[in-house]
Amino acid sequence: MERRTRVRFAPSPTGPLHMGGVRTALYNYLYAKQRGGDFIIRIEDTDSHRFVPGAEEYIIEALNWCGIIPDEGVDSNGKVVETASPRHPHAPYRQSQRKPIYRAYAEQLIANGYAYYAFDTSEELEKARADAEASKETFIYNQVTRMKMRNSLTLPEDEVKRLLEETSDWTVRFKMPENTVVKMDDLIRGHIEVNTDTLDDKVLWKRADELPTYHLANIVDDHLMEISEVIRGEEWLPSLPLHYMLYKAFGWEDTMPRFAHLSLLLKPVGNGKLSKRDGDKMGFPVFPLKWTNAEGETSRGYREDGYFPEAFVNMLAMLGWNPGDDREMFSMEELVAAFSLDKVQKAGAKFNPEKAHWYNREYLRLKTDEELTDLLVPILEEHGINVVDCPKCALTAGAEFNAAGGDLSKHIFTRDYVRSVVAFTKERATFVKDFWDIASYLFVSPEDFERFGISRSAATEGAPRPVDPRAKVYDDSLTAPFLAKDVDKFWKPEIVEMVEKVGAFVKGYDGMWSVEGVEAALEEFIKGNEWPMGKVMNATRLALAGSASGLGIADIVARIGKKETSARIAYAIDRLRH
RNA sequence: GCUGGGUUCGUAUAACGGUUAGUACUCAAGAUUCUCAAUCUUGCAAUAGGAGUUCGAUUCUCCUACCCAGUACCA
Repeated sequence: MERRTRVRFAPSPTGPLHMGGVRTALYNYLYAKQRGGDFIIRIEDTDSHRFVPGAEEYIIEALNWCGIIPDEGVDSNGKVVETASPRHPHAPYRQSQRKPIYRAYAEQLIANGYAYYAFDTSEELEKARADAEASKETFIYNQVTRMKMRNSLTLPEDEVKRLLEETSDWTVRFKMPENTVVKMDDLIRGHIEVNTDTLDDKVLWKRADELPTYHLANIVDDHLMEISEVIRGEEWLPSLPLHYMLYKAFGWEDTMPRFAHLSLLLKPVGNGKLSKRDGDKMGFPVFPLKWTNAEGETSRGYREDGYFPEAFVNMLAMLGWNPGDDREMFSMEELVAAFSLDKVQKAGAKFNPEKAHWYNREYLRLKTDEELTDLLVPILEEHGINVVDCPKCALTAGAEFNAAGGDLSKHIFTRDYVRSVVAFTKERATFVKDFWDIASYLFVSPEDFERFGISRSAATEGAPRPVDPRAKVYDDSLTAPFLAKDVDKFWKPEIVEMVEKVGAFVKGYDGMWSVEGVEAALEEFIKGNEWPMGKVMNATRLALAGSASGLGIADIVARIGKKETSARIAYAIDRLRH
C-alpha cells in the first residue's frame, strides 16, 4: 500500500539554526515536494533548561528566507500552530504543548513489560559514573547494572508504589532486551545490524517535569503525525536501534517510518564538524541569518552578508548530494525534480566558502539589471547617495544632471544612471554590496572620498608596504585620496602633462556622447600624439578614480561627464603638485 | 575505551567489476584589454595502506590506519 509522504524537520529551539540544520530541512522539503507529500515542522522543546528565547522564531524565519515553506506546523503568519484544525489535524506542533499525550504511552510500555520505573537520583547516578570511572570503566545503565539499581525491577512492589506516590523525581526507562540483534535499514547507508547488549536503558519520561525525553516524544509524535520517512542528522544513527525497539514495543512496526541519516557538515580545514568558531576565524557565516545571543555576541548570517537565498540553498543542496550529472545550478523547483536520497553522500562534506562565493556570483549574473538596481539603491542611500526615479523629481532639489543622468556635485542620480552602472559592472561583482567598492567613484569625486568613507590609501590595500625606498615618494596624507603606490608608479611629470591635455580634450569633445564614441575619440587623440597609451590611461584613471586599476576610462568618462572629468583631472594635478 | 558510521585531486563530486580515472571550485600559466576584474585556452592535482576474490577491483570481502558521531533525567 502506498503511503502518503509526510516528513518532518524537528529542530530544538536551543539556539540559532546552523547551516547543517538548514540542509537537513532542505532535504526533507525536497523529498516531500518531489513526492507530492507534506513537509512538517515540529518544535522539539522537551528540554526546559535549554530553551532559548527567540530561537524558534529564528528557525522559522531562516527557513522562510530559504524558501523552505512548511505545509504543516506553521501557519501562514509564520507562527507555530497551537491548536488542531482541519488543515492542521496533528496540532499542536510544539512538544511542550503535547505534554499530556506522552505519559500514557510511557505507562503502556511499562504495562507491557518494555519499560520500568527508575528511582535513582541524579546524585546516585553521578556517583555510579564516578565510581566506574575510578576503575577506568564507563557506567552504563543496562541489563547487567539495572539489577543493582533502585527501580521497579529490583524493589518490592509496595515500595515501588510508595515511591511513585511520595517522590517526584523518578523516571521511566526502556528495558533494553538482552542479546538481540536489531536489523535496520537506512535509505542512505543500507543495512545495519547492532546487538542490544551494547545499548543502554534510556530514560523515556521524567516525573520531575512530566515531559518525555527526545526518544519517546520523537517516536510517539512521528507515529501520531503519520510520518513516512525520517530524514535527520547522522548524530541520531546510534539511537536508531532504540527507536526500532520502541516501534516494536508499541506494536507500530507496520507503520514505522523509513530512516535516512545525513552526514554532517565539516569545517573547511582540519577535522571536525563545522562550528561557529570556524566561521568567525575564517570569515564566513555558519548561520543563515544574523543572530545575537543573550550575552550580546553577534554571529553573522548569510542573509546579512549579502548572499541570495537561491545561491545559499543551491550551494547547500550540492554539499553531499549530486544530481548524477554535471549540472550545478538548480532552482528550488529543479532541486525538487532532481533530488534523490540515493545520491546523497555517506561521508561528511567539508564546507567550502569559495564555492559559496562562486554560487553567489553566478546568481548575481542571473539577475536582471532592474532587479539589481532595486537591491543596490538602498545600499547607495546608506552611503549617502540620493537616487531619484525620474529626472524631474529631482528638479526641486536643484540637481543638474549630466548626459548619463547624474549630478556628481550634489550626489543625486537617476535610476537610469544606477542601472547603467549595474549593467556594465555586474561581471565584476559577487555581492550587490560590491558595486559600491567597484564603482563608488562614479558617484563621488576623489576630493569627497574621505567624507563618504572611501579610502584609497595604501593601508587599506591590506598588503604590507613595498620595501624599495624608491617606491615611497609620497606620504599617504599627501597623496590621499589617491592610491600612493599608483601615484608613485604613474604620476610622472611628463605623463601628467599629457593627462592635463586629455582633460582639455574631453572638455572640448563634441562628438557622440557614448562609451564607444568617447573611447574611439580618446584612443585617436592619444595615438595621434604618439603618447604611450598605457601610461596615459593609467595616470588618467588615477586622477579620475583614485587608483590606476579599475573600470575602463571611457566607461568612467561617459558616466561622470565632461565637466566632472576635467574637474577631477584639475584636482589631481593640484593635489599631487610637488 | 566501547559501539556504530565513514575514506576518489586541496575542496565538492562522477565513473553496470573493463575509461587515458571525468566535471566544478580554488590555484598557476598564456591569450585579450589602457589597468584591474571578467572572458577564453592550457596546466597542476586523487582512488588511505595491505591482503584476498577475479582474466581484470575506485567498485566486492577481510585486516590496518586515520576521521566522525554516540556513549546524559540534551536534542
